[in-house]
Amino acid sequence: MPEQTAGSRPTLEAVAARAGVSRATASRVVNGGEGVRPPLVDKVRQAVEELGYVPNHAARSLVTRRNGAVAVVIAEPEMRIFSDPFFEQQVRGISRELTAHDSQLVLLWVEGPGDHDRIARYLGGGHVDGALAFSLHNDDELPALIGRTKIPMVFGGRPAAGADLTVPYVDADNRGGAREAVRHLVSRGCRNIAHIAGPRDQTSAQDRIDGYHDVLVDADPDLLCQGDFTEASGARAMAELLDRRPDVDGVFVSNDLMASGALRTLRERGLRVPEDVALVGFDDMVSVVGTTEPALTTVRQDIEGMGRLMVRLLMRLLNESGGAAPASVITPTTLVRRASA
Amino acid sequence: MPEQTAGSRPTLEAVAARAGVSRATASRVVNGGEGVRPPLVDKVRQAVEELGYVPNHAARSLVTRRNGAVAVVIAEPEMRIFSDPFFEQQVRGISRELTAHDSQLVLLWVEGPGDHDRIARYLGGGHVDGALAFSLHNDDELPALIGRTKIPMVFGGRPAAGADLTVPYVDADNRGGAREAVRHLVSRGCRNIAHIAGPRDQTSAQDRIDGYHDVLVDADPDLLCQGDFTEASGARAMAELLDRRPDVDGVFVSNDLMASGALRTLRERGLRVPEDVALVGFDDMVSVVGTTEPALTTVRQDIEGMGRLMVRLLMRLLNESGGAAPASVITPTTLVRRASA
DNA sequence: GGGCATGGTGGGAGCGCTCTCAAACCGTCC
DNA sequence: GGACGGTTTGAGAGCGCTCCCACCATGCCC
Repeated sequence: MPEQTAGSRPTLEAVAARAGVSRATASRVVNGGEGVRPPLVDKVRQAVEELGYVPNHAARSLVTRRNGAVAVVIAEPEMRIFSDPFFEQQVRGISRELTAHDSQLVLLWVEGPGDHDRIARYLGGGHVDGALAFSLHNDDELPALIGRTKIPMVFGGRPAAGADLTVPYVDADNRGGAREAVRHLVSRGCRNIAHIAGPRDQTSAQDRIDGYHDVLVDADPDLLCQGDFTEASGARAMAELLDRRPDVDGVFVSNDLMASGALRTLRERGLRVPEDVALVGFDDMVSVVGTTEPALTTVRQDIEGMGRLMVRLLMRLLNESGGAAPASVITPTTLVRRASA
Repeated sequence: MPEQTAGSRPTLEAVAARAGVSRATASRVVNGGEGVRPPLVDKVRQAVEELGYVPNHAARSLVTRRNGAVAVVIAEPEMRIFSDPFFEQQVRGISRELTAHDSQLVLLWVEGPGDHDRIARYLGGGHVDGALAFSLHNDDELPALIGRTKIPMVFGGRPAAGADLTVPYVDADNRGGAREAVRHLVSRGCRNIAHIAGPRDQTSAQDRIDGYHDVLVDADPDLLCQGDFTEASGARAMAELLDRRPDVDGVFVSNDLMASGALRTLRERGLRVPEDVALVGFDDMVSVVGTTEPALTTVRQDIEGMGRLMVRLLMRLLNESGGAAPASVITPTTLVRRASA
């Protein structure tokens, strides 16, 4: 463990002395200045300025019993997901909102089941005020693990059934977005609308499938094709689909990456988009959406906003510690119409 | 800012009472047990166990003046680099080593120049013991910014000339690795060896160019082609190269991603690798190297190890606060021979 | 057998801050 | 003019921990 970081920094005591007030008053000013008369506020502020005073975090934590830090728990297998712009955006939102709340982001990297003990100890050890985690796979033990530490937490993404339901989460309206996408294809006049789905062990993918079925109750099972959210799987799925049902004229694809793969297959097969086959994606990921030809119609979700929301929910959880757990939030999605459908 | 994280946790006082010793002795045991007789050590350990005691970090920080946290500063434009497996691996290494040192990773996300103030204040505010930053572009102001805060820090990657030279860094032996790659092409009998370079404002790319020139002192300038580390730029550069000098028979590419692009172009032009053109990449990135056809010969650098090294260097810096700054470390690279050269 | 190192232990101060509580102050009203 | 209510202010008590230092057993030597 490291050592002292700098020469002795000025204490509140010093500020108070310089401003000619008591430590208590100085403290009040530093923490907002409520109930202190303006002239004194100014004096203290000036002293702070002159001395370059910065509050000692540890001392403050010690008495307030809060430490102004939130853990973002990332499981090793999901780390690859940093390559996923989705995750990046979410972390960005979290980071921004945390900054706004004067809290810091402590990255907790879970190396695998063998690492669970360490994580639980850390989380339970009162180093952070709360935790943010992502529930990506149904078989993920992480949520349960964190749940056991009894630390306030919020999930990103709806946890699979079976997970602790008292833990609030933030998720996009995957099902509603899917419905809107499919309805859009219907309204365009598409008759045989297929769905290229994401991995079924992810609730988001499953919800999108459900949304598809909400609109197309009796859809031919042949029109449902499985992908794994990668571009290649989208291309493959599209080919499969075309082989099974050459008459498909509309496809709702579970994410943009797969949609771009599907687009590639369609192009290779000489099919026009949207004339022969209309395509709707999901995510509205700039890196994909901006580059496809034709531009991709897709369902947008505010990923960064979801990240921010996770933090807000956690903060609420922390501040109303006694009260009931805040409700989860489902953020709306919007259909962004471009050229592909 | 958040609130108390759990019900009152046991204090050292409680542990001491239960073990029938003084708080001082309990503290000694918790911190290693030096100079405490075995029977007492056992008693205290047992009390810790039974009570589920976890030291209060804030209280400890308050007196030790260390806070067991290290900032990893990531500039917004570089964040995209999380999609770069390079960065991911480096952060992984950092995370692991930090864990080994009982320190936590505080992620500091710099949103742009407007954010510099906040970062400087945070870094200077004694919240973390030190900082780790990446110096990726010559024009990056971040290193200078952190430097001004006088906080102990270590760079990942050699900073551009002009940066604070007293700050130690960890970098791969880019120049040496490049030399080895080019020499390998020479020994294979290649006569016209080209280089597809990375962005010149990155020292790593420049160093690789220099290594190329070390071996091929009088290389035809036409044999040097500029890329930007993306797959597409590699493909484009290879095409350009082929147009300018159809007689190239060997290419050293500044990273694997560009090499895979170059490979694509070569395939499209009907050229055999390595028979017609031999190819050597840089990085040994699994995701690329494993998928190319033929398998890519490349220069490996131990990226995760570099991350760990950054942490070790920082720890040394922190522990020998008085002494001279530790020297920077250049980690060796190794040529991994596969099929492409 | 008393003096003296030696290593083990406990007492207690204090890290820098917040927060309670009582004192001091002000203006107002009877 | 004094009592009273309300607002500011300051004194002081900790928060939980580490670490200095005095203390106390030992064991050893002369």
